[in-house]
Amino acid sequence: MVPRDMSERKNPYPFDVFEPKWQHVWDEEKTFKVHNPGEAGFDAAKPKCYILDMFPYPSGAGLHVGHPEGYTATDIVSRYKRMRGFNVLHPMGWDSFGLPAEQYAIKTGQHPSITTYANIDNFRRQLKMLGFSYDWDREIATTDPHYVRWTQWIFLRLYHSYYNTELKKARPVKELEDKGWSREEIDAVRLAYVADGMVNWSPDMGTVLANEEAEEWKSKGFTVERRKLRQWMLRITAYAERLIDDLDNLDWPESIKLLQRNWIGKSTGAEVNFDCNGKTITVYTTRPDTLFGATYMVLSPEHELVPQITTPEQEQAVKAYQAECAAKSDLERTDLAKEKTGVFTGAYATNPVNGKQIPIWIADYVLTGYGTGAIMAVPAHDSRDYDFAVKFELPIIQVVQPDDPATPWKDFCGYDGTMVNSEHFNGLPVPEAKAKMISWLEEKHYGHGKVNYKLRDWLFSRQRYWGEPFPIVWGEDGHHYAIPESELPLLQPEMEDFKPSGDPRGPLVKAKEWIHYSDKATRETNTMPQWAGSCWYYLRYIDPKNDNAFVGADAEKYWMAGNQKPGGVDLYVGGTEHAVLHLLYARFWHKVLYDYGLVSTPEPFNKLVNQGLILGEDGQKMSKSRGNVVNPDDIVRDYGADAIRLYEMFMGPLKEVKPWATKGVEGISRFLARVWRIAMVENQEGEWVLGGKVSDADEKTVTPARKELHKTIKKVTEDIEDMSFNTAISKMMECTNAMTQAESVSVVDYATLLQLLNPFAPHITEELYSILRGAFPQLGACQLSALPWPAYNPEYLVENTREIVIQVNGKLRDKLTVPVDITKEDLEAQALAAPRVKEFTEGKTVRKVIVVPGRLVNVVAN
RNA sequence: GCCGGCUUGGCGGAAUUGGUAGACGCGCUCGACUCAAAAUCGAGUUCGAAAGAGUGUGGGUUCGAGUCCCACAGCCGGUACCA
Repeated sequence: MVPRDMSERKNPYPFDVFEPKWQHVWDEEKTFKVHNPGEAGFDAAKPKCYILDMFPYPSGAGLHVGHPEGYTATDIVSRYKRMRGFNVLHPMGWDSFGLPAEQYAIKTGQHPSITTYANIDNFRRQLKMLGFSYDWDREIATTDPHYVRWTQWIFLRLYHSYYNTELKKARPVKELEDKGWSREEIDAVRLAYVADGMVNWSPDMGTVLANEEAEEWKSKGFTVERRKLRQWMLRITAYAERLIDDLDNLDWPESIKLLQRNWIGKSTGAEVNFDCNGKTITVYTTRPDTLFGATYMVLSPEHELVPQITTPEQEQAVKAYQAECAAKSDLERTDLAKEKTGVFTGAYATNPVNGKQIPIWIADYVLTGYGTGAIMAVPAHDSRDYDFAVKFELPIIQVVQPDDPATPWKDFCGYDGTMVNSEHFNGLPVPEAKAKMISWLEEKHYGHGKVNYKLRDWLFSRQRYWGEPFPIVWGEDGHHYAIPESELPLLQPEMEDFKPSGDPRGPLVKAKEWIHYSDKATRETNTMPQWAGSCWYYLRYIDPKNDNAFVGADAEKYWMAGNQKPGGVDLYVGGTEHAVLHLLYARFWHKVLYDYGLVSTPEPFNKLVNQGLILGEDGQKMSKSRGNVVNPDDIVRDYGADAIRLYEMFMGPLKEVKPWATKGVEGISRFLARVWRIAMVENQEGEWVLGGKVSDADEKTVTPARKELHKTIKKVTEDIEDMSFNTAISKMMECTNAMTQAESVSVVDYATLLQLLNPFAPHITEELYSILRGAFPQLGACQLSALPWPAYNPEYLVENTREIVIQVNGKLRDKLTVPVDITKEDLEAQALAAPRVKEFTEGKTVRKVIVVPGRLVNVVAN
């Protein structure tokens, strides 16, 4: 047994007794249950507020202290909003598909669902131990067959859809069938489609990996290789424009919006056709204005025209270079990014603007997958082309003169410049030249304006057991077919051996019976990535038990659309690690559903807040290997749930990265004990009983403590709205100190403080309030959580006098206490008469006096 | 390299958005209570003996700058030849 170092210490207040007690009450009474429109108990008069946490992956390690950070923040806002008269939807669930459970199953032979559900039980216990006000009746797990059914249903919706570029929305492929499109033509435009592509394949794990996963597993010693495999893709690129444009209206951190914009990577430019012995080579450029500076052309080594244009003399060199590139992985390519390589093809292309012949090279700095896989090189005004040109001694022609004379033209890539050496474009500013060149190209049919995105389609299949199987079968004709909705959910077969099959079709190929769909069709053996479940879970919370739809229309309209402007989830809190992928994928799925009118808002999450990482006590990232991981179970055992909640909110601003300090939890625990002891005293037997300090006398006098209380109501209200929880707590500390110092405290005032503190520390405040209710019948019969949020009385905030700062030449020299309604003239006169002011203006001339009413007087003298 | 963020006492962090820098908490010091300790309560705590200095560094705007502008440095995160 690990010795408890706190075992000798008596708890400063009996949290170990009343925290479980109140958690039990909330559970039994379903205190935080919220109803949908149409259900008994639904109050249509109240506005809605949907407050969402990023649901956790229930790992075997249990909660870490990062979870309660975001979860406490949303819990405070949820409890506050309920008191302000909102119907609050505040749910929790589990992102329960995932690799660790599968890896464990491979090792032990135990079905992954066993560990998954055991882990969920542990997570649920821990979250309940922290007193979060979730509506547990809405709990969901992405691994639940009822949930899997609808994940697959949405997938089929994607499968049956194409993107109509005129309407700019998803439409059923049925429309195309009706127009007589062929099977192949339709398959080529589906939002969910099959393609052969280069993917990261790990033979050790027997699965493909996303690019961002590949590096991580490689560093853990797994082998990852590039392999051309048939994979399911989702056509997220069709939505690139909408995904970028709709960011504008979202109440998200600008930094996250920027991250998404960069990820989608929109660029505007032109496609330009170059002639090469009658063959047309199309390049993409963002700088058509620099066409006169194009001195050579580069194709990617994999470009389809390379074999056709290469001259016999260069054939050997070109083939050798292509082989060299094919052997390189993506990682190796980027590692060697600094040093440019390439080979001349022997061919020349004609520059359409001036008819000049320019050499065509191949080089791996031109990527196959972006633009047209071919570029015109303008070494004077592109650093990559510049490096290449220098290395291979290709000509460099200036076509832009920087506006700033101090900037050299060589390698100048900016837009602040004027065209030179460009015939009739000379003298034009760059942006104008760019526009003019595009019109010229279009007029002469040499090219056209073009927008490109970095975003690639989403590799959606995995070769795993513990994921949603695709609801797809393959026919004898080699085509894929959707299974009927009535066959959903399609669950994984029962298997005993979860080991990778070594077959790139994944472990499910081993389930022979399951694969056999009919005599004419076999099942798809791939499964969906973990992202699938998290793409729409916020919609399922709205109507978690609906068997007829993934979400009921009325409930969806109420909780998502509501009465606010852009609509969607009102507050979504989680870590930055999901800034791009999860938040982009979920937005994409949501937009597809929106196109069909299945959801009523174009965006899922109206307001997003990222909580900052909590570092270990040593200021390093928490990790098992560093031994600096803090376990919430230990903190709750030693200090209680209210203390850890309050501490995590007091550490600093929610959004900042901040280090853990257990000493700080002690400080918070002392604060809560002081709140406790305002009302409670220990009797001879060592039991806590109500003391005499809190009384029902004196409801009217303006005492310092009462003044402080009303300032605190104002501050805490504003700070919760701002999510500035740390300053709200420090204000409540000041108020508590004022009450501690007071001779006696009115029970109404004390109860008001408890109410302000209730969203932060719900257990101790409910406990104290229930004890007070026993002695003061005027407090009524309900829990604090059922009371309306208190309002401050402005009369208590009015001050008669005010301290004014007196400065001489901007330096603090004196302070005056004056009536608040003093005139400017009087204040100035008093300031000038102040002895300290006289001392510092002695022998000087007063040049100017600045009077800021209610704040300061600055005397300027020299 | 490019893009973003951060930098305030011994420590975590406040600062009405251009107006008393250091709220609140931790830590530390002293005192009360105690045989003693813990707990609790009270006082003090930016540096400096003082004049004075002081919000990463250097400049600027202003009566007045942690806050606005310019340049630079350090740390953290994202991204990686996207033409």
